[in-house]
Amino acid sequence: MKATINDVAKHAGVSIKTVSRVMNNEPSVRQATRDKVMATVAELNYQPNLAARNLAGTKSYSIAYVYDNPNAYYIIDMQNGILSACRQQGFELLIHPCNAEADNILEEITNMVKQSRVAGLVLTPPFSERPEFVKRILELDVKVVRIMSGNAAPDEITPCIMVDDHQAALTITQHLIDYGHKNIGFIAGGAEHKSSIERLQGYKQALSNNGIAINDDFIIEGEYSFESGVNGAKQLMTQAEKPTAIFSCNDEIAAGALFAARLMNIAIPQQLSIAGFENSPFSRQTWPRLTTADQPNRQIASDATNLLIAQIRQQNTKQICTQYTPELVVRDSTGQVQA
Amino acid sequence: MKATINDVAKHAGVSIKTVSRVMNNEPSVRQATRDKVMATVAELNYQPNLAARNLAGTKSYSIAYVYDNPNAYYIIDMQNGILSACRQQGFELLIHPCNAEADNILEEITNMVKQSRVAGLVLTPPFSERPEFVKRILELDVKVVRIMSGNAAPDEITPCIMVDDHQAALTITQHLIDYGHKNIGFIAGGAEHKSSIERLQGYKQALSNNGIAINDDFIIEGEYSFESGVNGAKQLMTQAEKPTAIFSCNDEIAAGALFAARLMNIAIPQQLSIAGFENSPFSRQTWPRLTTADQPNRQIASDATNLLIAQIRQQNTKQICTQYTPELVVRDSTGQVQA
DNA sequence: AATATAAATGACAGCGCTGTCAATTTGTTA
DNA sequence: TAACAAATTGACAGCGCTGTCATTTATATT
Repeated sequence: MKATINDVAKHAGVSIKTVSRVMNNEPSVRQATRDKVMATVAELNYQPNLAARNLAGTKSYSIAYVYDNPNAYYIIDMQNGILSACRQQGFELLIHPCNAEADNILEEITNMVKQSRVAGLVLTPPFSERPEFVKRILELDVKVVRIMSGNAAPDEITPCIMVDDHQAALTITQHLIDYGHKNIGFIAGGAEHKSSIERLQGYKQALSNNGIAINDDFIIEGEYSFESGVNGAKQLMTQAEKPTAIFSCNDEIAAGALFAARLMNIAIPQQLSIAGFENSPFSRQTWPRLTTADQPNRQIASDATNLLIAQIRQQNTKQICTQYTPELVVRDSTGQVQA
Repeated sequence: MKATINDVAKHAGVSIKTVSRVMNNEPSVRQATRDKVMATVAELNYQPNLAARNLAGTKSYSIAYVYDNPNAYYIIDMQNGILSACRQQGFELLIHPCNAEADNILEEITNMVKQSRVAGLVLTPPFSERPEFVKRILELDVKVVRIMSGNAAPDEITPCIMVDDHQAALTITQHLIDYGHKNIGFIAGGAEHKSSIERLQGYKQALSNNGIAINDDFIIEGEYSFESGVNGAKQLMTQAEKPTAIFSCNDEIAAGALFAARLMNIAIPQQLSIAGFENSPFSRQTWPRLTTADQPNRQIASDATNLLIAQIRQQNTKQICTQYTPELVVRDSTGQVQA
């Protein structure tokens, strides 16, 4: 019923091996032969059996997406981006959610890699930001691509997609400053996340660019969660000196800050401006709609995947490092400071 | 480096085939032998090679999750539920997002099934609600489990997990009625979704149970989106006769309704009660927090997957049909009707 | 035209496992 | 205890493909 390589070989009048060569884009096949085989492949609607490929070959045609992240929108975007690249390239995707804090996490991933024979891994934070961990993974003889926060290649270990959170945060903060804000609060996403650290740096940079002193009371240690936004905003707005704007480290925190503002009867943006980061779908659905920075996750993910697959195919030996800078999206949660 | 079945066989002093038997839980292996093999398996940290299994056996150890749904929370919950069952049972999961409206969708899925040799499919709406489509899929000799809306086995084609949207909607509506509401609006999720139809039925049933006449002006044809909630609520609240409560077909619509209420300066729940459906994470993050119905998607998904795998293993021939009824979660967006 | 060289193709083993069927061991009964 | 059935185990082929290496064919060189 389902055509095998054998069927194709017979129909085309060539050996199995030649069909294999054509299917793998190997050189040393005459164009005429290649065409003949391709025609037969099309005619029989032949598709190579992945299991057999994986078993027989030293190469593998599957990659895995390893993540530990509770953000559904982020995951879905990443996943879709990875998947679209995989489909284009004839790769299979395994998804592997796991707990980054588990102490046998390396072993777990090792087992997964060995059992599934994946050729590569797409790593997002926090995994991508642990060089030692990544090095251990590389010992397993899998390729890795990392998506992480920063504005320069962190090392030469793997290709990376860098997200310039620093620059984007600077832009958001500048936007607030341009609206006349000087007392700007910051609710962080947790020191274990490089993105949060980078965003904080960008925030500080913007202040200092404009000659505004950094007030430590305005910087709240939080985490990437709604609750953290609620608590952070409460804390900021019950201090003696209150900010007139809050830069939340992501949209979820911003949504929490919005919630807290409602609770405290603070009008947004009249009495307080709030900005988020990520441009997740619900940033358009809060009241008021959130000013934020758009992070093109889907694009980043498919880019990363293409980089990974190129590496697997050994089409390039260099460790490429691409950069994305999230762009400011101004909506209704930020406004001119009131006199 | 990575242990194979051969290594285990040698270490344990049995044949490869016996190890295979143990790994597959086949009968006709003496307990002593089984223990010995299991011990060796543990010692060598042996894990069967999926590719080899898939290639050699007639059985397959992978299933696919086929979906077309823009709701990130839903997808993630489903995916996690499916994945946890897969891990427990040693199955591999392929995810296959696709466009249900594409006219070659059957062909697309056929190719995926053939190429990946999946043994089963987890189908959610809209796929699960197309009997003819499902029948065609079954011809491919894959097992299928369906998750769908309803309160009775729709047919005997496949095992199903039914979600009793009718009952849950009735409960929500009753909750509104108990708060004294008689003029209750309904924003539907689209006639192409069985869940929306069922929820509408439940809403009507509740009204009729309480002797309240059904007012067609209160029933808005919408779709499962935020915008639809915004528009639906606007329409309802600009009519001559306005409802005092709105039952939105899902949380996203409810969030839209909330947004519209803000726009129109309508106080929630004092002037208008709004209820959602799904209990998605953001229903806890709106202002006010949404009253909704909790749909245990993760649980439903792992249940469904277990049913599918049992079917694949032919442990049962009967077409089991399980039922879930989402439970009312009362939060702050609904309240006593004001005089 | 004969030879050397490179390009193209094919034969064959084997990846790690399962299915089939035959061989062996164990338990049961007269 | 012999004879037989049932339970247990193993030998072997082969799933569909790729890697290796040998063979054939085309091209260049003298």
